[in-house]
Amino acid sequence: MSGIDKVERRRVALAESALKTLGELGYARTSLREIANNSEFTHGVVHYYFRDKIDLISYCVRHYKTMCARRYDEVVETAHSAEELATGFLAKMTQTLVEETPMHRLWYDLRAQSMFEEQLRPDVEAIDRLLEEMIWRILSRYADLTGTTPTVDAPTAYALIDGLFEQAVVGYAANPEKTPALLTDRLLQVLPRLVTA
Amino acid sequence: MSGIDKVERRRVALAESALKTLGELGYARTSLREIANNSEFTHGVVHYYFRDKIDLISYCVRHYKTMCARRYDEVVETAHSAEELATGFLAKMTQTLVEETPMHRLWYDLRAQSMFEEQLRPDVEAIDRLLEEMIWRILSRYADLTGTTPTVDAPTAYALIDGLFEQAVVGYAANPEKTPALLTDRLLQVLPRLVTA
DNA sequence: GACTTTGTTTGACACTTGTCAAGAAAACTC
DNA sequence: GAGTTTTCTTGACAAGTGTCAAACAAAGTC
Repeated sequence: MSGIDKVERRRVALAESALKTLGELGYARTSLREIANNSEFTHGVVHYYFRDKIDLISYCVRHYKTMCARRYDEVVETAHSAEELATGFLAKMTQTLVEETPMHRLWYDLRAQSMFEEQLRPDVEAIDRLLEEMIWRILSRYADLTGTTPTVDAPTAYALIDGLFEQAVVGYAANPEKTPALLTDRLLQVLPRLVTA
Repeated sequence: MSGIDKVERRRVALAESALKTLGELGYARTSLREIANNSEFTHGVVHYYFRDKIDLISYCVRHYKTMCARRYDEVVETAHSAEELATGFLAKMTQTLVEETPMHRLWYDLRAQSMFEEQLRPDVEAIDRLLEEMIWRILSRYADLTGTTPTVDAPTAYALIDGLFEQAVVGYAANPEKTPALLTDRLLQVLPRLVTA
């Protein structure tokens, strides 16, 4: 294994450990020492592999994006009817809401932070673009399968779906049992309005 | 002026000063000393009027809500046609986006923080409810004026509109010139879909 | 096996944070 | 105007922060 690859592996390990802590505590309350404590490394190692805190967080965000924006690809590719696509999409979405809550919390936290911390903006923008494309792939396919066309453009579709999902992520903290069903219900109200009747 | 009123006045003054700083720096980077420095008071006074940091922030959030959830009431009440309501609503919305950007940034920041800080949740929930009702008043009136009925329920309508607005607030940091027009355009795409044709 | 490079630990630094308490100043009461 | 209460200032505290550098260990090289 090459030296540069080993370095990259360490970075990934550190980033994943950091993401776990960040997802738990949020950006504001997470310190480098806390990240190191919740990992198998010492706080010095963190600084050895990352220039400073922002460098680490920014790397984490970039790493995170590789895990999330392709979540629905299989559903999109295998669905043979609009019905199948819709139920598959809804199932995957409520599943990730429940199983990866900390990651989603962190995402919305970091996106908010990017409004104040300029250095985070490029990474956040890149992920937002990926997510927008992801939503657009789903909606286009949905339109194809129903023989319709979308009634909103990609950024609009993303903002709408994302609004519903963020509402669910925030609501999940207070009401874990009811929230997934509510999200499903609301998406079902909205999906048909996003394509021509 | 009664003693309790004078105390309340001080609290409001402190809260407003704190809100200014919070809107500028965001929750994570705002300290009590920074708040005091950007005000006419010393950091001791802050602690005299508020038990601790959370108490202050929570008071700020509660104070903030009184300023924002009634923003569109006049438009709703004076509009005599759907056209008038829509343009009035869009105008007010882009106006507050531009003129009160820091406040909106802060709101989305604090809502994200509430996912990690339990003490913020009740206040955030209360504001979310107010905003939902605000959106619902607009949509109901819009339906009335067009002789239609809403096709989505209140929480859904709020999540959708809020998704678009948050997108605009985040985007405004990177692209202040284009964003208001984009928001208007997207809302115009969406509004007709929220009522029966 | 000596030497160099790479990786890791540890402890320190300068600084900021929230919190609090002691006392000064101001306002109020009689 | 003395005495009391309220309000504010100041300075301190302990704890935590990001950052860094010097000592140490491991791995790799010749």
